[in-house]
Formats: sequence, structure tokens, C-alpha cells
Amino acid sequence: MPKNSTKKNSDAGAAVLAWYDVHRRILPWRAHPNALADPYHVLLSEVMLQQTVVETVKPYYAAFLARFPRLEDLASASQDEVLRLWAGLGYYARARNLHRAAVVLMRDYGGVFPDDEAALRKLPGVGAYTAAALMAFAFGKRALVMDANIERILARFGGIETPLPAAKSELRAVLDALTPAVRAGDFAQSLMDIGNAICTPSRKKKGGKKKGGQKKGGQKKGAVSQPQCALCPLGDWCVGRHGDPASLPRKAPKSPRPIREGVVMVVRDESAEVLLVRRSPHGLLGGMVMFPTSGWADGSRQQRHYPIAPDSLLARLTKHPSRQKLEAKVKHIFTHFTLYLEVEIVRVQRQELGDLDADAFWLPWGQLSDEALPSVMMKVAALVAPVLNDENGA
DNA sequence: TACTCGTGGCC
DNA sequence: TGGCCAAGAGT
Repeated sequence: MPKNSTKKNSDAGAAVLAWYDVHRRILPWRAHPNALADPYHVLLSEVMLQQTVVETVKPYYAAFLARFPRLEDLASASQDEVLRLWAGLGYYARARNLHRAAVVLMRDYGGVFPDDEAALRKLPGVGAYTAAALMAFAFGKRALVMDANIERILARFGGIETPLPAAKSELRAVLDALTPAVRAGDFAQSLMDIGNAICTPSRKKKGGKKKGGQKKGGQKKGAVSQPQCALCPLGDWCVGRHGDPASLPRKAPKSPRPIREGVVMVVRDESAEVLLVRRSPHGLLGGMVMFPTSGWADGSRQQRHYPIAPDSLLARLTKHPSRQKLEAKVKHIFTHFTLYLEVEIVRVQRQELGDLDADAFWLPWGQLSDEALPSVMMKVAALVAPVLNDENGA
């Protein structure tokens, strides 16, 4: 039951909704105020928006809707086609799970989204946030929609000093007290807009305290570096505003990001096709297409050795006389490690390689962009392109 | 609970 | 330049 019983909470909730009616962002997947959105559009956009900024999502969302206008179109596609459209967006398990969710919805629900948070929560890739978003945005139900924006607002609003992620249950209680009985979807999206434009994350400055005369709230394209409390509809109701809002929410310290290293080979045959390998469907870059690469080993050792299976294709390529090692390496930063890849070009006659594994295939160099290549491999392609484009001539 | 899992933008 | 951050979910 809503615990939105105090005057402070009901007044604050009403102020958030009133702010939304004037200042809300217009977004392709968003319904008008007081209206419901198509649940398929909500699912598609919310999955894409997981850990991803709005401006990055927009072109992908448009491309998906153009290719898969309805849930059944997505469900009947191949996973590889979904991954190809998703390439570059990152967190590829989202694409695999989205596709699986579409299949489950067609198979088990006749293509009709269940109006049931627990049932939604069981769909692949649908967690607490996305299930609540579907309930609120597509079904008009009162649900507790809590993303990183809303967590930040709640921590400041409630003056919650417990560090994340331990603070989540506390924050959820604050949200439950604040969420109105009607227009819960507009309320949540209002908070996300406020979190994006007003109650922004603090950009910490190194060294000591900043001095008095700062630049005034010159709001650039993206987020502002400090919260703009004077613009916030939560106003004086916010506990954090009376202290140091930028210091909230507190966060547990992060573990350092290790360095890994490996070697990748761009193998070109006599007809200017290159060799590609599809990764296994789980784990890092699961289901995506790569140039043949060694394992990516911890690079902290003095004597590096990239894990290359003795009888593997890569081991054979390592002995090929035409190997050309490029000067520049590819650097790519993943969430939890930094990767340095040595890049080699190997020019072969296709018959030299013998039989290939089922996950390997040849592709004309010019058709790379049609494949599900992750960004790290696009960097490799860009590094090699000046050389291969010359050779492939005309 | 604490990892794993991409990518791009910002200061 | 490098660390932080983003409409989180799975294990």
C-alpha cells in the first residue's frame, strides 16, 4: 500500500508531476502525460537504456523499430540479426535476452505482455527496474521505478548517508513514501528528467575545496557538474539541499581496473576476404564476431604469454611467414579491464589453412560493417584499413 | 554480496 | 589523461 501519507510527500509528489507537465523531455519511446505507452516500445527502449545514455540509444531504437515494428517481428528474427543491429551498443547479453524475451512472450503469452510485475520480472533481461517501468509506463500501475538517477535524487532528498549499493532498501522506502497513487509513470520519468538536468551527479574536483567564484550554471549539452537545486521542484523538502547534496549518494569504493593483453590477426586471403570467428554465445561479447584472437591474459607479468592453444588456427597463423606486425596497438577499455591488442596482418592462400572450425568463416573485406562486430574489433579494422584498402586496390 | 558485462562523453 | 558516469541484469 502506498505510504504516501504525509503532507510533505504528497506535496512533493505533486510538485514533481507539475514540473513534468512543463519541463519533460520529448523522447521517441515516451507517451504523452497521463497516457500509456506501447509495452513493446517500453521494453525495447528500457533494455537499450540500461547503463546507456539517451543520445546513444536514439538511433538504435529507431533502427530496431524500423526493422522489427512489432514484437512478433523481433521474435521471429535470428539472434545473429539482432546482434548485428545491436553492434556497437555494448552489453550484448541485453540483445540476446531481449530476443529471448520476445520469443517467450510470443510462445507463452500469445504476444500479449502480462499486466503482472512478477511475471514480467521472469522475462530474460527484465529485472526490478525494467519490470517496474513496464508496469508504470505501459500499464499505468503504481510501481516503484528506481534507476541510478532516482537513487541519487532519493539519497539527497532523504539525506541517506548509507553507501550504495547497501542503501537500496532504504532508498526504496523513501521512494514508496514519495510515489503518488496515480501517474506513477509520469512521476518516475519526471524524476529521471530531474536527475538528468537538475539533480546531476557531482563531478569531483581533485585537490581541495573549490573557491567561491565559480562559473554560473552554464548548462552545457550534457549534464551539469553540480546539482542545480534552485531549479528543483523538490525545493526545501529535500534534506540534502540543506547540507552538501553533491556528496550524496555515497558509494562503496571500486576495485582497480586490471590490464589485459593479447594479439589479434587479420587474415587476408588471395581474393581479399578476411577470416572471422563467431564467439560462443555466452560471456564476454557472446555471439559477436571477431578477428581471430588469442586469449586476453593478465598483462601484469614480466614475460607475457598470450594463451594460444597449441594446435589452434591461431597457432598455425603464428608460424606463417607473411605475418606483419603493426606498430600501433589497439587500446580498448571495458568496464572491468583495459585491453591492449597487438595487431598482425597475415596474407595466406586459403588452402593453406586447411579445414576451419564451424565458428569461422570468410567475408569480403568490404562487408565487415554488415557483421556483428563489437567496437574493439572495429578499432582493429580501422587500424588495418589503410593497408588492406591499398592492397585490395580499386 | 560482489563480480561480470561495452561503450562514449565529460571534466 | 584517467576516472567517473550512464533509464541494470545475471550469476
